[in-house]
Amino acid sequence: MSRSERKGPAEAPAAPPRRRRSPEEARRQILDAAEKLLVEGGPEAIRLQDVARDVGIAHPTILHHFGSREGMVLALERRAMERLRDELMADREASSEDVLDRVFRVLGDQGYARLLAWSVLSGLPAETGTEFRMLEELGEAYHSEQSREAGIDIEETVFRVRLAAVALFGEALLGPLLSRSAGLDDPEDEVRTRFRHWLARLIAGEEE
Amino acid sequence: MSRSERKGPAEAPAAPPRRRRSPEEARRQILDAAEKLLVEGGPEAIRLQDVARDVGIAHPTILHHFGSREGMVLALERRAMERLRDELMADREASSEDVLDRVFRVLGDQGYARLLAWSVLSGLPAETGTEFRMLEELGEAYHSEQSREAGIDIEETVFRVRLAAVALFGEALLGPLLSRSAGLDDPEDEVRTRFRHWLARLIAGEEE
DNA sequence: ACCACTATCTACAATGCTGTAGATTACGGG
DNA sequence: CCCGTAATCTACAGCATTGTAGATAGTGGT
Repeated sequence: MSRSERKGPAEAPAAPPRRRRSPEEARRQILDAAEKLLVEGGPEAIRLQDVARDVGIAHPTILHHFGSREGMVLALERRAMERLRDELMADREASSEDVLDRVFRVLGDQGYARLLAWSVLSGLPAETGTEFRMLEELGEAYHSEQSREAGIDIEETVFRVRLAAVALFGEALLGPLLSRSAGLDDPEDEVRTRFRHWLARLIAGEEE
Repeated sequence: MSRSERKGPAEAPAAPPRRRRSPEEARRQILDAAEKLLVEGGPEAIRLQDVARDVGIAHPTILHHFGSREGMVLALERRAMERLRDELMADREASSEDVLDRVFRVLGDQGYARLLAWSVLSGLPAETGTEFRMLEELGEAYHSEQSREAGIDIEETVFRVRLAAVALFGEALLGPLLSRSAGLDDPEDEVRTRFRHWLARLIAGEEE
C-alpha cells in the first residue's frame, strides 16, 4: 500500500515532487504570501490555508516554521517594522520631500499602513509599539541638524515629524477612498502625488 | 414539563423574564454593544455571541433583527458614517480649531477612527466610500466662505481639509502609541492636545 | 552509498462561530 | 379578555479554521 505501488500517471495523484527550501527561504516566501493577502483582502484574509496555497505548500508547514498563526503574524509585523525603520533612517540628508515620498511608497504601495493599522486595531503585540521610539529619534535628528541654532522650539520639530507620520499613515489608508470619491478615475493618483508634495512643503517649513 | 412547573429558585434555570424591546430599541442596543466591542477589542472581537451577551439577549435575536452578521456590521458602519458626517457638517461657522477638536473627539474618543479603519481594511462595503464625498463638499464650503475672493487656489483649501482628515484619522489611531513611546505616562494626553492645537493653527493658515 | 536530520505531506481532531428550526412569551389591538 | 404578531429563546446543524500526529522524502555530511 505504499505510495509507489502504482506508476500510472492518471490514477493516484502521484504526489507531486516536493521542493525542500531552506528554513529562511521558506519563512520568507510564507511572509511574502501573507503580506500579499493582507494588502489585498485585509486582516481577516490571512488564513493559513490561503497562505499555504499561494506559496504552494501544505498549511501545517507554516505551523512548523512559525509555531502558530500568531507566530507568523508577529514575524510579519517585525519584518514590516524593520523595513519601515530602515527606510526612515536611511540617508537623513535627503530632502524631506524625498523622504516623505519614499516612506509613503513603503506605507502605501507595500501595504505596511494596512498591516500597521490592523496591528493597532487588534490590540497590538506590545512590541510593535516600542518601535515607534524611532519617531522620537528621527525628530531629534532633524532638529539637531537644521534648526538647533535657529532657536526653534524642539517641540515644533517633533510635532512636524509626528504630523508627517500620522498624515502619511492616514493618507495611505484613506487616500484611495478620498480619490475615488472625487469622481475622477485616472488622474486621481496625480492628485495624491500633488497632495503629498504639498504636504512635504508644508511640513518642511514653508511658513515664514 | 412546562417552564412554571417548579418554583424552586435553585434548580431549573427558571428562564429569566424576557424583556421585549421595540425593533428600533433592540437594534440600537445591539449596535451599541457591537461598537463597544469593536473599539475595545478590535475587528475580530465583534462576535454574535459576545454582542448578544453584552446586550443580555441570545445571539439568534441579532440574526432576527439584522438578517446576518454582515447585515449588523453594515448597519454599524452606516450609523457611524452618519454620525461622523453630522459632526463634520454641523455649524460650519465655528472656528477650524473647534471643528478639529470636535472631529478629533468623534474620531478618537468615540472610536470611530477604529471603526473606519477597520471598515477600510476589510474591503470597504463600496457604499462607505461614497460617504467621503462630504469631504469634498466640506472643502468647497470652507473655500467659498473665507478665501474665495482672496484669490487662493481652491486646491489649497481642498488639500487642507484633506490633511485635516488624514492627520486626525492617523492621530486617532497612532496617537496612543506615539505618546506611550515617548516614555511619559500621565501628561501624554496633554501632548496630544497641544499637538492637535498646533495642527489646527497650521491648517488654519498661520503661514503668511 | 548510507544515514541522520528535518522540511514537507496527508489525515484527522478540536474548537468556535454563523446561521436555522421550532417553540415560547410579551405586548398591543380588537 | 382573548388573540395574533413578532421578539425572543433553546437546541442543533454546518462550516471554516487552527492545530496535532505520524508518515514521507529531500539534502548534506560521513
